[in-house]
Amino acid sequence: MRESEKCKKILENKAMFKMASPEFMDKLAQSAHLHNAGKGKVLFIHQDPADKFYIVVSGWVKLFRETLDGAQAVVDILPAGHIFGETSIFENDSYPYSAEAVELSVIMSVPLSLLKQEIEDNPKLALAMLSAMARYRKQQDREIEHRTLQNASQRIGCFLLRLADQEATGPITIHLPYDKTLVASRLGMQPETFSRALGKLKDATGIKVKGATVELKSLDQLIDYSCSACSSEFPCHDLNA
Amino acid sequence: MRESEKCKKILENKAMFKMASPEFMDKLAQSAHLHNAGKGKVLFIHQDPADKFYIVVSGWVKLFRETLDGAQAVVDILPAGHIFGETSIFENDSYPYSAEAVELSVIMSVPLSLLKQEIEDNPKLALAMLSAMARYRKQQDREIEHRTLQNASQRIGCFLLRLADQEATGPITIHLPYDKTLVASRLGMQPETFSRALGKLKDATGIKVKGATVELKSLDQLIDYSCSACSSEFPCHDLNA
DNA sequence: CCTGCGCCTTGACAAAGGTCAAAAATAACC
DNA sequence: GGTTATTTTTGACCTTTGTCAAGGCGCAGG
Repeated sequence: MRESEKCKKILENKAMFKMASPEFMDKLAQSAHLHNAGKGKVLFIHQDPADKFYIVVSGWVKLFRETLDGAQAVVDILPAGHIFGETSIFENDSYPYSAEAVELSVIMSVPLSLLKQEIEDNPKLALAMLSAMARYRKQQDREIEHRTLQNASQRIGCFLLRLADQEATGPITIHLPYDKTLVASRLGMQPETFSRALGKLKDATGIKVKGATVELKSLDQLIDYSCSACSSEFPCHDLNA
Repeated sequence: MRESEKCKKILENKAMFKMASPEFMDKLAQSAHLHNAGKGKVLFIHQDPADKFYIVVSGWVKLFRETLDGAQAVVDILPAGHIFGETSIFENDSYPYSAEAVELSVIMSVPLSLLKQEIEDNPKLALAMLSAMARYRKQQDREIEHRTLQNASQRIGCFLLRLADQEATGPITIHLPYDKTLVASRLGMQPETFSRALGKLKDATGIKVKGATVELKSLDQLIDYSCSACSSEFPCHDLNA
């Protein structure tokens, strides 16, 4: 059972499952599956009945919602290690967003029923989930704040800061993790706006942009520019859900 | 002990505490206090150390954050019955936003330590809180979506719909629950934009606005106009946290 | 009944971001 | 290495929202 071995390792790495019993972890791993998802592969659709939750093993997954006339709002874009779809438990077992791989990815699926059961039986797990949910909520609050108080260039600066090693003091090189178009949608703006706003950011802060690579002399350049329009002071320690 | 009696009644009405033990509820009620808060009274400030959580008994409370240069983002505006500040438990015991009464209000304060303890001891309570948190999260997700996909007029229409009795079929009268300026900030726009957008909404849907009163022939007028730019179909059952 | 103070609305203008179309730059593929 | 896609950037223009300043409206207090 090569697959369940792999799954087990990944599952055990999740902070949320640190408090879970070994028996439960075995059960999870045994009913878990790995899937290859090509670019654009839709994993589930908003309001579909939910019976599985997922973990990004490698690649990137976009969470989004769509209106009838095709407009799309990106909820989040998740890197490896992130879990999604698990909150369906509290949403009448239906997914609160759609999910799609944005590049070739490996995705793990796990039956929701197991999680649902264990949350009720194991208070430790419920607490872990509660704390994960609180962290997520905080992020969402910040997102709303950013969209009301920061302009496009500042949002990009903030995004870059969160990609960087926040402890670093000297020069830094940042690589955009995915397409600029996708970064734009993640930040709630059009690709054209992103391109222009990045140009403005370059002029204002002196950062260097070449393709997907961004170089800065020091974090301060960006901090001054972006964090002035944010209610939290700089080291934003809460990027990982 | 008139005060603790009152507090007890209010606390027992909260869905979150339905599963709590009578002993716990007694303890809560006994250390709870009622406060009169005049208009503009600040209850706590973002990132202050948190040792109490609150419930709105009457009136309205604004949750918000502020940047150094004074710009303000309204997180939410809570009516009677709503709880706030309770998530500080998961935020290093510091408040994730500031809170202020927007009109003469009665506020109940309860020590966070009691809640914190009980959540760890009583799995039922943890689950209840988890489900409250999930509901809130869903609301925030929708908020982000609305801000990206809906224009000012549509957001106002949506706001009105959520104030209305969603089951009603005939003509409806809606009263704005607080100042238009405040509604504007709640919806993330300037008062001037609100005023103009409401005018446009009036022209587009045929609703009648007189002061804080809005009359419509039927909900459909607004549904067609606002919900087309939203990913969830109409009856939005999730307004109450 | 008049006055003053909030709240709300309007007008004129500026700024930010969206849209459409086309060119330029990259990357991917024979 | 040349060619085709795809992604990104630009330009021109439009729409939406923000900003600043001035009125208007309504209500509480004299």
